[in-house]
Amino acid sequence: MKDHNDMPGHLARRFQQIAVAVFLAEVEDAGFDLTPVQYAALATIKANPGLDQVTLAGLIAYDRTTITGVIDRLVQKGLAERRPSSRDRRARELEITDEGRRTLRKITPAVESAQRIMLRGLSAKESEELMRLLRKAIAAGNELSRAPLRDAQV
Amino acid sequence: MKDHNDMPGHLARRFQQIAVAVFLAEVEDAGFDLTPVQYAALATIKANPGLDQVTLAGLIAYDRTTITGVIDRLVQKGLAERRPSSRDRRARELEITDEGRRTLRKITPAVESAQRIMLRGLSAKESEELMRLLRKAIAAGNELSRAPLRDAQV
DNA sequence: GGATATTGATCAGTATGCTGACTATCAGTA
DNA sequence: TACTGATAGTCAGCATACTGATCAATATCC
Repeated sequence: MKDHNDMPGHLARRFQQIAVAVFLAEVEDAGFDLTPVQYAALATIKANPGLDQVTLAGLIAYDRTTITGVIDRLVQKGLAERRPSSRDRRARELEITDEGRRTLRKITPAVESAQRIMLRGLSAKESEELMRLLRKAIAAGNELSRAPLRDAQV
Repeated sequence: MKDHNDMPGHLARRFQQIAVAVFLAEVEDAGFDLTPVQYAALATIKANPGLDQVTLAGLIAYDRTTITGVIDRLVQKGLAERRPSSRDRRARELEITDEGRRTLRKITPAVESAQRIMLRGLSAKESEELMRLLRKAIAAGNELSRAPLRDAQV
């Protein structure tokens, strides 16, 4: 391991750093103020209306303690709602608001543009291969983080 | 872009999340308390004795405002020293301590083991390919983050 | 030489992400 | 039913990361 360029951990950090910067820049250019994490949460709430926070966390592999703050900010921005569940008084049901739906719709081009930009050094084939390898490595390491990906239990 | 598994940004976050978790677990198992960022900083200080904080930041692509805290903690743990530069009174020269050198030496197996574990789902060839693609994507996006990688200017 | 611009370091503020602890609630069982 | 264990959510505390600002010192240009 001569230098950090041979270390997958360093490369992971670096790629993520660039991915976040590109995402924020594209989204801001489009006139919005939403972080990658907030975007993923909002999109997942929209796709799974009424889900609780733990389920949301599992679907996008966040730690449950991180989710609290993320949702606080989505609620504060008027993009999502958090209300007590009727079935389980411990849980909160999450819903997207009309404003959240509007934001998601308008922000999508910027998000997709960001995904292209962060791969701009790679050909289409290389991009596919990178994503395939990342998915494979992630699948094998899923249980190694405190916040593994979980299927929605229906 | 059907779901987040098609988004390189999401995969980047996920892979990094696992990489950090694996690193911390391996290092803790070895009896040490050092984060990936602290390790990279310490190794780079050792390889470039007397460098200043901005140069260090450039070599490992950290934001300069992040470096301050990282070094605070390395100094507090007795692994590095920060002293005023004689050539430039704005700058601080960084040195590794004997304790830091000892720690680096003893921690290396855990760090290398972590790099293997985070790639355990991939063959050797796939691992090489993943790193190649990450390096390529990173090189093309280097200037897109606030903390690009910089060569040491000698 | 002196005004100007740049640079090294830090700071306040904000947002992830984690550990570990805690409360309230629920589920299963003796 | 009472006890036990698990679960949903939150909180305090800590460590990255970033934005934007400030201060001191150095470089540059006229």
